[in-house]
Amino acid sequence: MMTKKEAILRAAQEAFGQMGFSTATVKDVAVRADVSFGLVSHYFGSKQDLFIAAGFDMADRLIARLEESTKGDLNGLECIESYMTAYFDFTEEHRKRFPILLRCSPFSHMEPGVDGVKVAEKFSTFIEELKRCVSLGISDDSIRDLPVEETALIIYGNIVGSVRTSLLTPYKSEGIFKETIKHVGRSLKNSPAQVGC
Amino acid sequence: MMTKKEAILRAAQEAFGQMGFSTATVKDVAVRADVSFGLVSHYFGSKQDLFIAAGFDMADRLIARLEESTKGDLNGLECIESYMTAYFDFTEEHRKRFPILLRCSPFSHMEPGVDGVKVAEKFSTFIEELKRCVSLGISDDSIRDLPVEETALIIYGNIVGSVRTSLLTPYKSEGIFKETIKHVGRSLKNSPAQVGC
Amino acid sequence: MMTKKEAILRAAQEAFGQMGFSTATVKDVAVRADVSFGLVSHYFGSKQDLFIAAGFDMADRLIARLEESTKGDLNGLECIESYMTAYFDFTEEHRKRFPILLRCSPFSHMEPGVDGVKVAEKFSTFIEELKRCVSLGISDDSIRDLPVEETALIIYGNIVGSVRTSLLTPYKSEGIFKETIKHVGRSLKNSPAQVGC
Amino acid sequence: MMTKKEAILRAAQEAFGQMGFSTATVKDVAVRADVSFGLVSHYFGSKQDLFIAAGFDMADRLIARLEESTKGDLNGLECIESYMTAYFDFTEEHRKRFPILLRCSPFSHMEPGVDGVKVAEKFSTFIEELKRCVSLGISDDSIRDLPVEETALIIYGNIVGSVRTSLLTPYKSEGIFKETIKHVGRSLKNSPAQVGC
DNA sequence: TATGAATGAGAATTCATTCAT
DNA sequence: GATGAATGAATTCTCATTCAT
Repeated sequence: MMTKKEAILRAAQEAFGQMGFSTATVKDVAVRADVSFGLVSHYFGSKQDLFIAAGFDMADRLIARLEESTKGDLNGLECIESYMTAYFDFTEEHRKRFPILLRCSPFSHMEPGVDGVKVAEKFSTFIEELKRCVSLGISDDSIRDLPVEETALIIYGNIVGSVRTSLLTPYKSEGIFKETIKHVGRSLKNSPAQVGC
Repeated sequence: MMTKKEAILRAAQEAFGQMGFSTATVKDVAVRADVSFGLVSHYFGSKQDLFIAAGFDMADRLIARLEESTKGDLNGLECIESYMTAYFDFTEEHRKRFPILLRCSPFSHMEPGVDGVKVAEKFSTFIEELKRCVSLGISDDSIRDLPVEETALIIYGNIVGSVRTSLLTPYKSEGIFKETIKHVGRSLKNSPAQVGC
Repeated sequence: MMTKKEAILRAAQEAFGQMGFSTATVKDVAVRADVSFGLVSHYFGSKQDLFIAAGFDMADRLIARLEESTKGDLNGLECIESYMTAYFDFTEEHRKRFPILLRCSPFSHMEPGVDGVKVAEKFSTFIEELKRCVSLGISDDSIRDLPVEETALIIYGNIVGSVRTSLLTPYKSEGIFKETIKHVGRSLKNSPAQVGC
Repeated sequence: MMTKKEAILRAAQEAFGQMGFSTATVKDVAVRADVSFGLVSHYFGSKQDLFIAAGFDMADRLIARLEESTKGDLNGLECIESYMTAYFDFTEEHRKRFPILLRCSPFSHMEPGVDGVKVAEKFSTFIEELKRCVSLGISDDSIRDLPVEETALIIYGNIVGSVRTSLLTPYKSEGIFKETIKHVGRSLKNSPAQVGC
């Protein structure tokens, strides 16, 4: 059985994810977790602390998943495809609670009172992992010779852009995840054939 | 000289853009515009109405700019490059007030009480314009044969992803706009040469 | 007619005086003043600011009264008697609201969050005035040769001690004010007669 | 070694003395005593009960000390001097925890929920003892013929006034205790010499 | 004894909105 | 058009108290 502390964390991920930091109330969280609201402060202190705890918990799970996905015997381009696949799978599995990560992210406007520096640090892990893959791909010739930093940021932007489209907009976007992976692949893939032409 | 009404609208774009709908107060807007807070309701009614007015004003300016940028004698791929260039130029020109569009957008979580349907309708213009370019490019062979809907959404996601990276994150991202245009170009560009190989 | 702002100030003096800073609620003040509690913050900001405003208003009135009482053509001892008489009269006239001064005073424990330094500065006026009288009395031989600083503080302590006894305790203390003036007089009075003995 | 119960009592004297009844929390007391907050209620019941216990413990120690100080072979005036000396010595010895007595006293505003009648009864001991000394002094001609009740209350006010000045205010008050004793002595002392004049 | 999880009443504060001037 | 006095709903946070272990 889940402890009440865990229940609060999950409820916070849901509530903040759906309604945002300002709109979701501590009472909302307590009601979802089926505990008294006093218990929320008891365990997590202020609303901001709870928000960070909820966001970082989700980020840590995703980071673990992404690291798992890129550690096999893959070349750089495969690494990136695997990273993207893992990312998209994770969002699908946590549709209800994933949006907390879209909110508690340096790519979103930080809610007032939330420590943006701490969040940016946490998220740099996501970018670093991508940079590693891009560098690897350039070394092993699976990826064109591109600027590593910018490319990693663009790929991350691609991923999050599609996640936003899928989770937040009403636009029909069946298959957007698959197409995004192809889109990135086409853009990065080295074409040694042309040399031979 | 700016009318007070205009001053309020600009102040609202700044305030909502920087602080978000919930956090920015009507008084914040009034102070920035150097008017009494009573005048804000006098002209714009409720806070939600003001938010929509501020967001739509910015959206309309951008739409005009984008339509301008794609109406010359361009092929589909050039159209998209021109669209992206115009989009990025616009964000640079309005760095201070542009973020209202990131907030008042279906790609963001709608703030409570804001009419998401109206916003989604307004923003479909951005996507429709891109779809037009993609279709054109497929017809004129400047763009590969790709699913139009998904591709347009992915490109839009790419654009907004890079704007977010540039405007919101602390990550170093010099030249990300130029790289994003190249990234999209590489991915879309048809390669008839390979046929000839 | 009293303005609502004045009504709030008076209500605050009553409420804080009777119940103390921590115990009196902003709502208590609003109810006594017959205004909405929102108006209290509107005019006075935080509870602490209101407390200081209420205390300083009372202090300023008393200071004016005391300065009035000591400015005639009096010798030092008469000055002190006049000061004490004015002080006691003032407390009698404001029995209901005077206790705010016992609370908002460096001779009391400062309530948390209240700026003790500001309060101590304000109250130094009371002590300075007494020191002036004592010095005068020593010069004009109406008062013994006593240490000025300590004597002034002791007299002030005498005054406030008797006010506390009268306003706060259940002990029967008819005539304590008159006796206190005599008590101080006997202690300070120079006795040149003894020289002649 | 101190028992945990004693530790709680001392911690309560410190915490209530420094922060006041309303501001000090049960948790504050528990932390100072290095026990869990549950143990505080376990031993002392409610917060009010603890406050009274803490105040009365201090009062009882002081009463014992004062009775000790006045029981020798002294005339009335000496009795009072001895009482004052003992009082001041006691406050010096317990600077950290003495302020609880300034708070838990009928000469202060009773905190809400604290039984003012019980406190007034306890404190009447202090006044009764002084009255005894004054009466004695009038009988033995060491003290002028003064109203006993008022004089005792004024002396007590003198004592507490100086303690407040010393413990609470930032005003420089070196030697105020010694001067206070002299001040009271000058005021009370009978001057039979004048008769002879 | 001793702990701390759990509760919920209560307070301060913020702020959109209305409306008289 | 323009101001800001006035209101009160809503939210966060604190904390005494209870109780199971």
